[in-house]
Amino acid sequence: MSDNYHHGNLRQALIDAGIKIINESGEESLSLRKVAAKCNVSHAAPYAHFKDKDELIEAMKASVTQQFTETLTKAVEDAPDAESAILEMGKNYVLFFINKPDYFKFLFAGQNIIAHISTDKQYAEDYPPFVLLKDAYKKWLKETKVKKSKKEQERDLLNIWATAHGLASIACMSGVVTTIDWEEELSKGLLIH
Amino acid sequence: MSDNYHHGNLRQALIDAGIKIINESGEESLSLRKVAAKCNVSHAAPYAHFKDKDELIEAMKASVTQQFTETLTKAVEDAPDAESAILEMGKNYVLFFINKPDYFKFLFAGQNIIAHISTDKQYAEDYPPFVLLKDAYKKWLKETKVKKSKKEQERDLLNIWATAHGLASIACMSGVVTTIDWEEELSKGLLIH
DNA sequence: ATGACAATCTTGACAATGTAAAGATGCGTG
DNA sequence: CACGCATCTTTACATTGTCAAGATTGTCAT
Repeated sequence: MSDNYHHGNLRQALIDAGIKIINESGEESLSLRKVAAKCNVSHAAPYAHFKDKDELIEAMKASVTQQFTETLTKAVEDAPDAESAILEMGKNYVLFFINKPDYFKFLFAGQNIIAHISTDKQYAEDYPPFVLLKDAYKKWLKETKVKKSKKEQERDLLNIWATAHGLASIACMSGVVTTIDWEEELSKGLLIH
Repeated sequence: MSDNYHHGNLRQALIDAGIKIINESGEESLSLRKVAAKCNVSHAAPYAHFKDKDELIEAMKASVTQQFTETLTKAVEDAPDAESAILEMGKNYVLFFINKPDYFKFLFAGQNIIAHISTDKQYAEDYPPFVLLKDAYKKWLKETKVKKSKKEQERDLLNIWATAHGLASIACMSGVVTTIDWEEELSKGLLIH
């Protein structure tokens, strides 16, 4: 780890610095040169680790998504049954982004929701947060012994996802309705009907 | 309308050119200089009409939002009763953006949902599409003679909005689930329960 | 140990872009 | 008709993404 050359782990340092910049001043003020400067490295140094700016951004998104997924995973693990697991997921889904609105904008604004996770897949099936939801939903079906057609199941899943995602979107992107009782809202919106 | 000076209506021409660029190659390739070039005007000419790039973008958003609002308005007018008005609004909400995904990204990505409509208000109350929904919902309450508390009403409204907006978001931003039966999906998701 | 090699980082350059300043142009108004 | 104002051009500059060439350093075969 000499002072200049061979920074140690510049790649991760760049990712962290980039995320920090976004949380401080938003994505619009994210520049490769600033990120490099924040790591005390020349403006072209990032090109040893990322093909271009977009590739750094993808890496940053992957990092944030991982934090997000961990939050949801913990929420599911702490739930006593499948129904409350779904509710807790929804609550944490919304709250995660309400606490860090810049993360929502960063992840879901202007880019493909799941492109940064699996660029070759056309379906959300593998998007980790959705996988969590699917599993909890399947468990719910078993626990409640409710019978649903495949189509109904897909609709339920999409509706739950859309409700949580839509609430997060409205809250994070508009500054609107921050005073609402999210817990009640969610428990109502996420109900499987 | 001499060949150079005094274009005629450069302001509107810039807005239209900007929207065209976005639909052709996405917002990331929108530059003031390209917009100016598309209007056969020097690169600094826009500064006679817009303070900066953001102000042009705001004007473009206002223009797109107006188209959007007109679509929803027409959908409401064509509906026989309040319940179908709400369903049709939802359907048109989603379809409008599915037909022009770049519009969704443009309007709702990275920026405040309603900032470009009313920058001084903190609530969505005046956002035209939401006003349409509120009116239809009030009418629905009357028609069905259903009694709901103020809080329940707010929840219903937000849930309907979130469902439509969330579906549009998921569809436009992810390329996911384009094959689903939106009509069924919506009529289920928008049901007031 | 030593020299080659690859990975990493620096320096220097360039084009695209947003923006500011100063000047040119032409329309309407007194 | 002269003047002023809105509109547009020209010129200039800082920021940014990117590339190419070169410097530095750890690693590894010999």
